[in-house]
Amino acid sequence: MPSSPRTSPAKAPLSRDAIVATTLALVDELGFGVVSMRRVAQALDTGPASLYVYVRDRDELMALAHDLAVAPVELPGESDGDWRARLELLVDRIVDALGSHDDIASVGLTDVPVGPQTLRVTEEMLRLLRVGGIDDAACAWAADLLGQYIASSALEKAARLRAQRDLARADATGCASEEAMSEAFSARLDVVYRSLPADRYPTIAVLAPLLTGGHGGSRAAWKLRVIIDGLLAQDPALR
Amino acid sequence: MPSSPRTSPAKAPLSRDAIVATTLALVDELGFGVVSMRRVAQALDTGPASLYVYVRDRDELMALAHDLAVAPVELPGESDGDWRARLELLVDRIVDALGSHDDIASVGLTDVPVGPQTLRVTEEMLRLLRVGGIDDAACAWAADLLGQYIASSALEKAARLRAQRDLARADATGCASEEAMSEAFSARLDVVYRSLPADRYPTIAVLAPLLTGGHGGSRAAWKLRVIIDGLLAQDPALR
DNA sequence: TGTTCGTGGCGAACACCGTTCGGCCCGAAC
DNA sequence: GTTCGGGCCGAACGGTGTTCGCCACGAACA
Repeated sequence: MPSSPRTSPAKAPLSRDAIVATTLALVDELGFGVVSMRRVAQALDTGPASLYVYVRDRDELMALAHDLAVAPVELPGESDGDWRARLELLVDRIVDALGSHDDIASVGLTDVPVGPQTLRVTEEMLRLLRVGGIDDAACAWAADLLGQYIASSALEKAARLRAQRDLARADATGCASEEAMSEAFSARLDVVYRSLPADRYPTIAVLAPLLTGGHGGSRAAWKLRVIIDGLLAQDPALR
Repeated sequence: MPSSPRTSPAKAPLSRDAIVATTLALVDELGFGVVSMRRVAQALDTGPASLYVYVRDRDELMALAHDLAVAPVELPGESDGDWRARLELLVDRIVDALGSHDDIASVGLTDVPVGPQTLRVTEEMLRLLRVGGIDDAACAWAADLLGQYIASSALEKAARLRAQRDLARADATGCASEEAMSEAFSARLDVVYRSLPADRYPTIAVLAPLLTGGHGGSRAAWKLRVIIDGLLAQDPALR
């Protein structure tokens, strides 16, 4: 039988790194929830059983992909300002990196990520907090709090990107890009809040326009500022 | 054929409420991830297809169960202190309620819950924030931030409870209850942090003992305090 | 009273999923 | 030259969410 020439250049010889990279690419293309072991295997031109040589679980595979997603994050340098400016920049970059790979940030909410890339940025976060004079115990808990913020914000960003893409694909013509996107994203929630009985939920009714707005980045920046201000307000004695 | 007497009193005639209540009970018993439509149907002595008359999705069913889990939360009264004390108490109660039903809080991280019970407590949260003199826009975003905190903390509490129960079931004899529990919970993470190369991750190495401790409630209370202090530190003008 | 009709209930099936078993085959070592 | 070991993977197992289409029953109507 003639050795059928592969359609792909040579068929990469299947390695842990190749599997993880393919997984992350499929997450970008299809979405986090839809990427299955079978699909990853198919993309690598093999069967699902082959993956288990290099990876224990789907969970482990997704944890590895999560870590790979953090890899492009550059640590802020000395020209980026004082510790606080650098910390905010670093956290922003992590959110950006994770948020551009669909819901892969949800991995960080289930179990604490301990991959080398995540450790790399965590180390820098902790270092900056200490430079800022934060108490040691507060540093540790602050890293936890910031981790929650990062995962939540990344998920939010991913949801917004998804809604944008879906909407852009829906009406393939031109559309009033920016504002229409944002509006359509929060439209569903908006109609819920606006249709509530104002006598039972008076405060929600009053704040309804504010509850669904500000997704353009100012909301996330505000949250991060709140957390860091709150950190600085703690007495160094700590409880 | 003889009408076989039901083991259960009369076989409740299958209603939306009964389905949701059974779902939440199964979540408590088996765990969030393991509760399937089939299992809920089996517990109700029927087939899985019957559920779809009352519920659109598994997602909708879990959202309803999430809302039911919030139902027992009582709003703090006038005797519970000023707005801040009441807010902290309210948030604590929500975390407690959600955290005692395994990972059902994860529903709140995927999509914004809009069930009546969640709206009830959200309304009170927003009201208390306004009583505290927080700017309207800040109230709206603060509710979002607190929602993230609530979901994350509830998940953490659920994980701790799960670890405790698993451990207690493992050695069925007596064990040094409190400390052993806490220690075993963070043991896995602890060995990871302690085994890291200290030259590459110096700050993590120094803070390792602090990173995994404080899960007994002080950590959560501290986080909530940080958030509210941060809120109060914001200029009312808001950016 | 007899008949029709609509609807809740549900058995069976579809298309997937994660994971494991067992054997294939190829390359290295003796 | 032969044996051996391990990467590789076809096939299967036991699950999943969801849909289709039929049944049986109770109410409304002639």
